[in-house]
Amino acid sequence: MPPAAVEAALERLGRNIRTARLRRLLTQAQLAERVGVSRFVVAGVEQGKPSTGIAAYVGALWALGLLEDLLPVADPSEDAQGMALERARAPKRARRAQTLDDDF
Amino acid sequence: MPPAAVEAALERLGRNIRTARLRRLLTQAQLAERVGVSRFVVAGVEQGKPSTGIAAYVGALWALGLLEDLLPVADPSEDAQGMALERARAPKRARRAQTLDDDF
DNA sequence: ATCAGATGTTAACTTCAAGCAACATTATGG
DNA sequence: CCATAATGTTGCTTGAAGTTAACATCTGAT
Repeated sequence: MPPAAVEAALERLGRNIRTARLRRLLTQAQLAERVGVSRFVVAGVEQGKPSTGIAAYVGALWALGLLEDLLPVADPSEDAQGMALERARAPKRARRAQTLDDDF
Repeated sequence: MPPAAVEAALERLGRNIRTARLRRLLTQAQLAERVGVSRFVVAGVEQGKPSTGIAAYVGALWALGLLEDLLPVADPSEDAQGMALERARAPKRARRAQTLDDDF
């Protein structure tokens, strides 16, 4: 079940953006103008609509002065799980040994 | 210039996701299957394509076990700038006093 | 209570992203 | 070095997102 957790995360993000907008005393239309989209897109963002382009979300964060919050997301230097696997190898293309079986 | 900083943030996010995928020894196609999209969408995510739906990005984070990185983004309790403005008021709809002038 | 403004809703139209397929390119492993 | 798998690229088709406009609803200031 992928979409459940993803949906929840998106709804949370949308609520957070809405809270930040209201604190800054901006209307959806005003925020939309700064982002360069229609007010309906901003409404979608605040509802956590999954199909809305990420540029609308990140644009909203930018317009609210919250863009730096995005920097730590999937940051390689913070990815403990990934660093552990890193020890094995760090290829530019994913590939695993294919023939692990012995001779016939 | 809104899109410059936004573009840069998206490219960075895409690179981070790619790094996390390679560390986990997954191909774009494998990650795409977990997310439920085609491999082209994953490629777009790793390039930071702005028009790609946010569900693809968040889905990728989810499939990589990095969804929790999204929780602090625009978190109201971390929004110092917003908390400062909060002191004024916290309405459910944005609106400012319109007639601030005195009598005629 | 009243009125103005913000937000939600719907519908029609346009535009572009996603899916798919075939091929080119690059890189990893043997 | 060679073969194979992964990734990049292109063109086409289709479905959905975004825009716009008009209207409904709700909120909050006066």
